Amino acid sequence: MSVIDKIVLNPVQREAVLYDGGPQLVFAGAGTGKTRVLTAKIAWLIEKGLYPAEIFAATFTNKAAREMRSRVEALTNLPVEGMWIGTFHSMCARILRREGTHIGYLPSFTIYDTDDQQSLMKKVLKSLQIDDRSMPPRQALGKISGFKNACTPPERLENTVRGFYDQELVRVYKAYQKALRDQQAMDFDDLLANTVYLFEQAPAVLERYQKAFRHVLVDEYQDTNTAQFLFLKQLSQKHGHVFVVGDDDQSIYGWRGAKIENILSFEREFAGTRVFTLEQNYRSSKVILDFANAAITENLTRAPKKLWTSRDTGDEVVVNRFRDDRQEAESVADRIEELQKKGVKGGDIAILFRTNAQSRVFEEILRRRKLPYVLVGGISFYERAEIKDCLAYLRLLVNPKDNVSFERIFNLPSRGLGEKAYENLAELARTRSESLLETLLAIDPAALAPRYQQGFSEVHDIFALLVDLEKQHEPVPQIFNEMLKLCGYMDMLTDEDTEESAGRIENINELANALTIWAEEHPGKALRDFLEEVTLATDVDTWDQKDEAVNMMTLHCAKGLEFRCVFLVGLEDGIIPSRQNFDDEKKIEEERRLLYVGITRAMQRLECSHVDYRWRFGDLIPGYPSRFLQSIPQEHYTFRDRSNYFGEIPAAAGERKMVHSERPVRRKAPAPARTSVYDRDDFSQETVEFRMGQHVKHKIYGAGKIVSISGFGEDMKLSVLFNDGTRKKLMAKFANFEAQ
DNA sequence: GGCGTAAGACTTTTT
DNA sequence: GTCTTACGCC
Repeated sequence: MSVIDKIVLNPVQREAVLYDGGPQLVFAGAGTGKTRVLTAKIAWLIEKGLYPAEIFAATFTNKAAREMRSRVEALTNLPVEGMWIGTFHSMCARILRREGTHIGYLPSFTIYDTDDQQSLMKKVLKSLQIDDRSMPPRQALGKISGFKNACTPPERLENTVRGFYDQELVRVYKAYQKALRDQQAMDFDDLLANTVYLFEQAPAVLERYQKAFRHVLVDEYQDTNTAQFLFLKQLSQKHGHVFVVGDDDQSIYGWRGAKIENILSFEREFAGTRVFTLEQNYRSSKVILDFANAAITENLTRAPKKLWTSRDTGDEVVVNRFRDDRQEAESVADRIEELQKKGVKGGDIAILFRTNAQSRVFEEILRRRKLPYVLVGGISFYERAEIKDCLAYLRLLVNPKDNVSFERIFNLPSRGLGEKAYENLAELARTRSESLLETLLAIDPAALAPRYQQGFSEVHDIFALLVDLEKQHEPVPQIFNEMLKLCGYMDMLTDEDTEESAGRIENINELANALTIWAEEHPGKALRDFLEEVTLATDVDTWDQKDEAVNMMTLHCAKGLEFRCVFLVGLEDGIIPSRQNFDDEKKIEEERRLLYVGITRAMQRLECSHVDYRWRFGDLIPGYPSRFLQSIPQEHYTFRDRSNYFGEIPAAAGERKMVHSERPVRRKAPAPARTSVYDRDDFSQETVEFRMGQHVKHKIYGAGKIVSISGFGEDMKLSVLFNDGTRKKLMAKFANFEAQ
């Protein structure tokens, strides 16, 4: 039985899978079975005799890659480990580890995340004696990222750029790239750009990969940048077997260099392209689809198309108006409870918002109502300071040239070394043209100033020992445990003896576990691979999807996902579209697509909301409905004014129909809907339940009150303001408050 | 050099 | 409201 018979495909999908005449562009609107087509295509190619290793397929998340790999395996009944499927970033990293020597990189290079980039940029600016205020590191990095995404090296800018600031910027760009090279590090953008440069500079290498990958496939093509486009051109220019799937209406990463033009001009760039358009939507109810179509038609830059469905009309789309974001969250929680009574699982529900900051209120309220949730994205486990510290030790072991990691940990735990000590070592390193760690491992300690010798010799001994263990091919988890023991990081935390440090110890133990499990699951892989996996993981990759837990994430994060019930919250002007994009029609269009992405995540039920007032930086800021909502004809949804849901409000804001065209009445900030809800559940010792403002008594710090709560369940953290004025962050599970 | 407090920035989205 | 940085004191 052919794979084509094992998977249900409509005529257009089937045609797209079976076509093999050259470049293919599949316009796949939201929910039109894009993943299905891509999977079937790959399985079909393999069935026709292609080796899995001859396939290069780029997906948007590693999770999607894993799922697709196993589906292809199930369809073909063949092992497909050899297939190259993953994110552009991870596959480029793989190529660069193998071939980087052609452009001056060792296979052990380190990948810098945003944090590391920032540290390095600060150093670079300092060395060029450029004031942070005249060129903020973040800004410089943003512009440089733009250059890299377009594959424009600093050398090409040098003679064209005019004006003092831009010339300085090019100088910074050049120095930053040199610094990266010197310490054998690449940032995220380098992974893409350097692969393109590598292929340009080493045609023989390119040719090998052109021959190796006989078919190149790309998912979410609308979100590729120029570097990715050039890379594709390079790989496919010999055989022209390029298959891309995407939806221009879902292009939402323009701000990080993605070019919607890539998909709109694909036909022009790849001669002989055949275009397929998938318009039948299998995901959403008719009502939701009509609402989505109405939202997106306002955009001018788009390929003409209209999604349709043969599904039922479905439940009405609701747009709620609430008084403030607290009430919005309370009401969403009410609705979730109702839905769950009707048998909807938490995992089928998603709360989607534009900015990460909006998650706070929802977290607080869901937690208090004991509604389990998972927050996708935000600060991930691997971005926590204690985890990054531990990883810095490991990274140094893999790449001793990594000065950014060295600087992070050379005095952590404290060894009496500071800026002066750093300068002392750095000076020696400069004269030797080596990195800090290399220098430290090579020199006679007597070469250092006497007062730093003790501290540095500790660092020296730690790494000398660890390097030894590595040479003896000690298993990675053992090396990690040895490192923990040697460097004294754990002792430092144990000595601190606060609930916060207990939490950190917990996290580090968790890291040790993760490393052990990883080592078991990936025999033969090196520490370097673990570190890479960890830095290149997307937010969705670390998503711990649960049956009962309500999902919360940003609209960007939700791309490619679907949920039975979706709550689209905070639909106010200034939030979506973001105030910062008001001035640019192209950016406004991208914001509209972002809303479109949100709407089209919903299968059965969609509830939107906007609020009159929103807490921001501790102030209550007025807001009014998003211009996008106002442009959607009212026949597509039911409007409910719930802004008087709690307590008394001015009569002026009562029953009104055409509320979308009005701004909220300016009035004194209403008291947040606290009292009625907060008094609902009592603190009891058995359930260990906490609430904001609750008075507690700690055995060491004495009496105080809870001023903020974050995390959930095991991870719950409490910020407590004690009566002596000190504020402490405590892990809820360790807090052990005394009975009042 | 380390620690504590105070002022300031910050929130658009992420590999 | 939270996090980072700067500065002053020990």
